[in-house]
Amino acid sequence: MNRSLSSSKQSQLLLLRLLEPQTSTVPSYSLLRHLCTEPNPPPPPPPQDEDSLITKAVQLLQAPENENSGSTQLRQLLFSSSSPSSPGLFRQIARRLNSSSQALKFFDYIQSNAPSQDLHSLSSTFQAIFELASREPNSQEKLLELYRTSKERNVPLTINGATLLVRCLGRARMVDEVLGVANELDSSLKNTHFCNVVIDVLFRLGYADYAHNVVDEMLQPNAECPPNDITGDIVFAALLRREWPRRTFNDEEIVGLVSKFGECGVFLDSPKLTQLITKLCRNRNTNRAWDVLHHVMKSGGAVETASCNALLTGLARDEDFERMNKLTTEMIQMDIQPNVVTFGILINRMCKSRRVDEALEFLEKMKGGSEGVSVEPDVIMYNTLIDGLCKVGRQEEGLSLMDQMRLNKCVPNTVTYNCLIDGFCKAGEIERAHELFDQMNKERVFPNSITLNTLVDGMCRHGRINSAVEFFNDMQSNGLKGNAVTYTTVIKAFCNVNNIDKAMEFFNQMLKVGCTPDAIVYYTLISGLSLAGRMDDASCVVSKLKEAGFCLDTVSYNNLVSGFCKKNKLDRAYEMLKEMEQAGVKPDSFTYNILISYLSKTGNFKIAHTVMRKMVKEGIVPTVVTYGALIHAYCLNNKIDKAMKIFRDLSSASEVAPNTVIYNILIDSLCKNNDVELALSLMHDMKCKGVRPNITTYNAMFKGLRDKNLLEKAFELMDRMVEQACNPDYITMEVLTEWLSAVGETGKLKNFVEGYEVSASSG
DNA sequence: CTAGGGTTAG
Repeated sequence: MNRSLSSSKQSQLLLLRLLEPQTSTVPSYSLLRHLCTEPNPPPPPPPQDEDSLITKAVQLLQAPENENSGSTQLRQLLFSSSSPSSPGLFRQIARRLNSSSQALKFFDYIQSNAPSQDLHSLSSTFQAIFELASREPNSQEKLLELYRTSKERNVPLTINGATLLVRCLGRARMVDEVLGVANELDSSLKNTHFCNVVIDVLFRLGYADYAHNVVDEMLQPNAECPPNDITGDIVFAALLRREWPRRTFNDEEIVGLVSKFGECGVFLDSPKLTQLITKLCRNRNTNRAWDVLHHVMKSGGAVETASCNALLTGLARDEDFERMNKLTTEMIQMDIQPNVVTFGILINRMCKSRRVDEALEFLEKMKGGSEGVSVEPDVIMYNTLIDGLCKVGRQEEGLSLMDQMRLNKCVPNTVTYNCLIDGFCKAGEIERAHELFDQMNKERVFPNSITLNTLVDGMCRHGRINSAVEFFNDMQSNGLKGNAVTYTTVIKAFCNVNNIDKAMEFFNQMLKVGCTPDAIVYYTLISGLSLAGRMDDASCVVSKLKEAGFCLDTVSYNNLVSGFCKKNKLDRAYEMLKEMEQAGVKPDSFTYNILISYLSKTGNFKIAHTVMRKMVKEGIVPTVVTYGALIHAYCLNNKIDKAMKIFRDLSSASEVAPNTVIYNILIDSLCKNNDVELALSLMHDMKCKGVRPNITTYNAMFKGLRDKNLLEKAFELMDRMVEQACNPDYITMEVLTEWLSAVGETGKLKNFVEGYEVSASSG
């Protein structure tokens, strides 16, 4: 008997512990574990004689027919003056009852029978009812119902009851009720734990503003519920979440909160600090990131390497070498060990700034431990350096570095090969690139789409479109699929050689194999088709682009406007302009220059000038290209005086300086109109103004001089060409060969050509 | 750490 009693008592105690609301974990609220670290204080254990009273009362209440025989006993037990009474007595009885409904009956019994209506006692009894209900099936509905009941009966909530309700209401997504509980709860009862739960629930429901209000209150000086570490955890975890359904927090708000929390002695933990710095740097707020990190450093918060690395990444992107150095020095001073990532960031920055030799030196120092810490370079670091070497045309050294990395037990991976393949492709050494490709396959380092695109692009850029296509097909049958970039590269290459049919064929192929085109694929085709004058096809692609849900951008509209102009379809061009306006795509200087060029070339100088005024009104300043278009058009329309007037006006005004193209237009035009003298004076003008002639300038001059047979002047220019290392093209050679042979000056021609051979071998 | 693609005008 004794034994069974004590064992039942043990199990009761165990049960009671399990039933404590703070220890019941709810799986959907992972933070609860955190929240439980500071629960509301548990009630003190009841005195021994009270315990038996509670047991007795529970027995009476649970007896099946207690109504008549038990009620007298019960009344005596609970309300006689000889009974011990403690404020938690009724709650403890209620807690041990079988169900919330039974407990509610008990509550009613007390409310109608107790001689004195002690509100606090009633509240705490109702808390027990909430606790029971929270562990029963359909707890949400029951709790909501009980909450309403408590309001009807004017029973104030206890702090634990309110906490329980807020969680439950949160799970039921009932924001108004959550706020109701928070407002209703007596403010003297509120504590930090309760506020944390409210904030957590509000954030989870997406009501960041409401949560923010609660946080603000907590951050007031002398607040009743000052924030603790858990508050910080909840708030910053929520603020740093990637996307917000209702609103996003801007960096300033977050940084403001960080410093306010800091004043209360609450700091972000290390991962969150790193996350915040990364976010700030990504938003180009490196200054603020710098301040945040240094603020934490100064206030004695913990700063780990990862946070410094995050800031270094931002500084590296800004090319802020000064602060990069400062930060690394600080790290060493503060005993924050740089790691392989830290050095990787530094080396990457040096390589990107084409300071590869410094980066290589740094690698050696790093290995030797003279940078404060000895760190073994990893594959990423070697790849960074190999890429750096390749990007400055030192791919052979990149290759040697790959050998060296092998010696250091670092295995090259796909990225290593991709960097080298790109290096050799850019250098035009396509064969070597292919060899590397074969080598990687042999080593079972598998190529990826970057490898494919690099090689395809390399071949296309070096005029080997057919090989590129063949390679692409081979890869596809080997299971390496092309992506939108691969197709863009090939389509572009075919457009460049004016093979529009092939370009379209690849576009159709990509649709067929299920590779979804992105906007750039469409833009590429529109550009290619417009340039080729295939405006019907271009319009067809535009429709497809729109069907796919993309929009045209300014560049594409410009291509189309230009295409329609070239086909003399001014109405279609204007249609495009109208569409641009409707779509809110702003015309830029290209748009206006295209129009001005077309209008003036077709003799519509008046309208061209109207467009130019509109351009200025829209805040786009006419450039040298705009004036070039007008000058060109006046020349084409045999109004060289007008063209020369614009040129002189330009020369006297300082904003727009004539460039080589302007001079070329005029020189070409003057030569063709038998005014070689004026053309020559323009050549002289160029020399004075420091505008370099190019092969087009010389070709125009040679033709003009040939027509007037001005040999001496031609020889002068030939010498200047050699001097300036301006290479002749086939036009130059054709004109000079014909002319100089006819006048018996082949020797001069020979010297001219040899001049280049000499300067080529010596340079 | 690697490619990334369409840039239109005289």
